Amino acid sequence: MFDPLAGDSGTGTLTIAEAAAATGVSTHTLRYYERAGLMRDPVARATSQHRRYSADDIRWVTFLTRLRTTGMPIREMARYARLAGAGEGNEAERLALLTEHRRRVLERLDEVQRNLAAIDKKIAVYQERIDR
Amino acid sequence: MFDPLAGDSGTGTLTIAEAAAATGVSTHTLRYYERAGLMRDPVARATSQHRRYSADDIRWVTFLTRLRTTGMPIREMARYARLAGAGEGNEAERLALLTEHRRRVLERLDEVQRNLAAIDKKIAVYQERIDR
DNA sequence: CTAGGACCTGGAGCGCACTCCAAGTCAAAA
DNA sequence: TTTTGACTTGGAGTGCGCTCCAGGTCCTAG
Repeated sequence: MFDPLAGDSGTGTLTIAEAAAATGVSTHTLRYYERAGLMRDPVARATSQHRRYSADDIRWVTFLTRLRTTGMPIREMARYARLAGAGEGNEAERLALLTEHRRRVLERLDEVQRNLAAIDKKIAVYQERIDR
Repeated sequence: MFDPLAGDSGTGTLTIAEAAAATGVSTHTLRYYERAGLMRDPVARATSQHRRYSADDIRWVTFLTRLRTTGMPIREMARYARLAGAGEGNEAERLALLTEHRRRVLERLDEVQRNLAAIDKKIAVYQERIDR
């Protein structure tokens, strides 16, 4: 049976399946992200060697998904994770990374919007052709 | 040497290299798109068997790039190309395809914008932490 | 006549981000 | 004690969209 506290001794952590449910990424992907160096530090383990995700881990993964959804490559996320995992002192570098990402996202958004506008025109043409 | 009219007899068509320059996609990709069934009809050939792109082909490829840039998968572009290549009578279906694409693009734009807003907050936090 | 360069083809290779597999471990229920 | 099922691992496989390769043809310039 499913036991949310299995091996957890009531410390409020989540199993990988629960973390997957909480973040919306698959368990496969959670392991993949860890292997790819996206977790700052390796996820904690129960005595059974099973992963135990803290609330902080969940928040981190959630932020990772925001970076992914906006198109940041895994390599760059790994770089950001390395910086974040190194502790204080590199905030400027982290800021630069995020700011540059933001710039690219806005650029891309603009490109998509411009292309969508052209598609909209085509749609209007079909619409009119059909209405007649 | 480069000769824009090579084998062209002045019919105003473009070689694959020129078509690539005109549309911004590589010659590799132009051939790939044709193989993938994205060209409605096979591109015309000179007697040398070299491709000759018409102004209409160029416009079509340009539109294809708009679909691609906005995230339409090649499979769906192929479906659209099949409809467009079949001549008149399926305008409603083409319209539905484009309209559905448009809906998904807007959905995706919204998702990206929401996630970018969350990243912006993080940027603001770093900005403030550094300003102090 | 030869060399160069743009083009042709089928098919292989690549980078990315997962996604899955096989064989094994572990804890708890039956 | 056996079974169940969630988990573990390293590594293989997948789908996508190109991108490139090898070997060949054709046309033009020298």
